[in-house]
Formats: sequence, C-alpha cells, structure tokens
Amino acid sequence: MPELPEVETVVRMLRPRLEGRTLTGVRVGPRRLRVPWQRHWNAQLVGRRLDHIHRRGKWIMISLARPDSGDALLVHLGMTGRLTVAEPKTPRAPHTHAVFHLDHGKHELRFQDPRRFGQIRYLPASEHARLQGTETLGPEPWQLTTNDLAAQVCRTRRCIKAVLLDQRVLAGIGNIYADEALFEARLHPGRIALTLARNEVDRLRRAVVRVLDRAIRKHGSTILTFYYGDDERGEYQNEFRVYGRQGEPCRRCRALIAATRLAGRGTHYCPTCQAVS
DNA sequence: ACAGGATCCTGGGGGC
DNA sequence: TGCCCCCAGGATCCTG
Repeated sequence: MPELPEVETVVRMLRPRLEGRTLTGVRVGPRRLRVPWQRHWNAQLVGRRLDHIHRRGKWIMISLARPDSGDALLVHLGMTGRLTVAEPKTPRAPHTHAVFHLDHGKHELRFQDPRRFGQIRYLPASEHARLQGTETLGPEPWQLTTNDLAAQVCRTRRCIKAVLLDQRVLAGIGNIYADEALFEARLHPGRIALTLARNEVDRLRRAVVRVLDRAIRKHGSTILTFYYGDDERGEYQNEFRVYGRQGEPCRRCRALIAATRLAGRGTHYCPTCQAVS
C-alpha cells in the first residue's frame, strides 16, 4: 500500500524517465476510474511538456510546462496503483487504465491499478490551492512542528493512530507507517489523543520522521504489489517492528506482538513496549 | 459536533 | 484438490 516512502521512491524513479518529455496523446479506459476522466482534459494535456515531478503527501504531481504554469497531472496510487514508463511495443499489464503517449510514440506512461482505489486527474493551476490548502492536506512530516501536532492532538478524543492517518493533520502516513512510528515512539495506538503529554507528542513527531527517513532509504516497503522502476522491490518490509508481525516476538523485548482493529484498520503493537499509560 | 462505520474494488490466502 | 468466502485498506460519505 503505497504511503509516503513508496510514493517518494516512485517519484525519484519517474523523474529521469519523464522530465522534459512531451505528452502527445492520452488513452483512458475502458473501465471507469474512481474519478471519471474528463474528455476535455485531453486538450489541456496533449502537446504539453512534463516539467517537474514531485510528491505532496501520497500524491504524485507531474507539473506541466507553459503556457499555464502550475497545471499538473495528479496521481494517487491508492492501494495497488502503479506508474511505469515503457516502450509501446511492451505488452500492457492487466488493469492498465490510462496510457499517456510521450514524444510521438517513443515511450508511454502507464497507470495500472487492479483495485481501482487510485486516482488520476488533471489539476488546473486555479485549483492548485485547493489541494495545498490545509483543509485537505496538512504539512509534510518534516515541516510539522511539535507545536502544530500538539495543537491537533489536544483537541480530539480520537485515538492517536486515527490522528496519524488523518491527511489533514500531516500528509503521507498510512497504516504501515502509523504502526511503525507508534512503536518507535513507544506509544499505544489506542491512546486517546488528548491524553498525550507534550513530551509524548514530541517523541511521536520525531519517531514519524525517523521511520519515514529510514523507509525512504530502503526504497519503501514491498507487500504483494508495490514495485518501482522495472520490477524493483522496496526493502523496508524486512525492517518492520510491528506491522504484520502479530504473534511474533518483539525485536526489543521478546513479548508477542499483538493485533487489533483501530480506526477501521488492522493495528499492530507490542503490548509491553507500548503500554496503555 | 465529532467519532466511528460503511463504501468502493479485486487478488490472494485461508479454511473446509 | 478445489472452491468459496473473506480480508486488505485510502479517502470520502454516512450514521448515531
């Protein structure tokens, strides 16, 4: 499930393959996408040069060069989404929902997504602020201050894991890295957010950044479906401390990792290292 | 008002 | 062995 480290890995893979190329055609379908493709987006895209690729939270933003600087092709990988750059003669994988032709047929950017939780859409510059606005997407974890996080945490009775998963609080955390960061911070995922002391909030913020930095260095986690580049797998799944390890011994204290359900998500924690209080 | 649940979707894994 | 059911989850909408 691509979260921030996986999306960052994909962006780094795409940059040398896409930046500077020209979009010469778009083919979408035949199946309906989660966000239906608007036919008039084609006219906005064809002929444009792909200028710069960057990540915001779990979103991939492929910005388009002039005339309307700030327009972008926006991709969210959802659960099983994948972006690849291939030569047209290479057979297309099943569940390829969108193909963007580049440089008059020499290459193409493909979007495949078996589970179709992903999104792909054209974002005009005029709507840019809406995505960036804090009502939809909070700061990048490295920009989040302890004060910011404390302000969000102290006003809700949601469990702390639900707060970490809330993209408005900070952008990019999903189920895996929420569990891993809470273990790193030695906080129980079910703690009511407003019961966290200031030093615990600070510990959590620093744990989030540490876990994400480590995961990016390992090219993210590959579980079933995440690949980047040409079938390259991330390695961070080998570093998991709690995620998916229920019944296995804690690497720190040897107690058995527990599993429960919080915020509608499978949740993994060490009952000893992450005591409730 | 706010928190938790339902929803979408499919491949894969477990159980019988 | 084979089949069926259920489960995984990001974001959004719904319910109590």
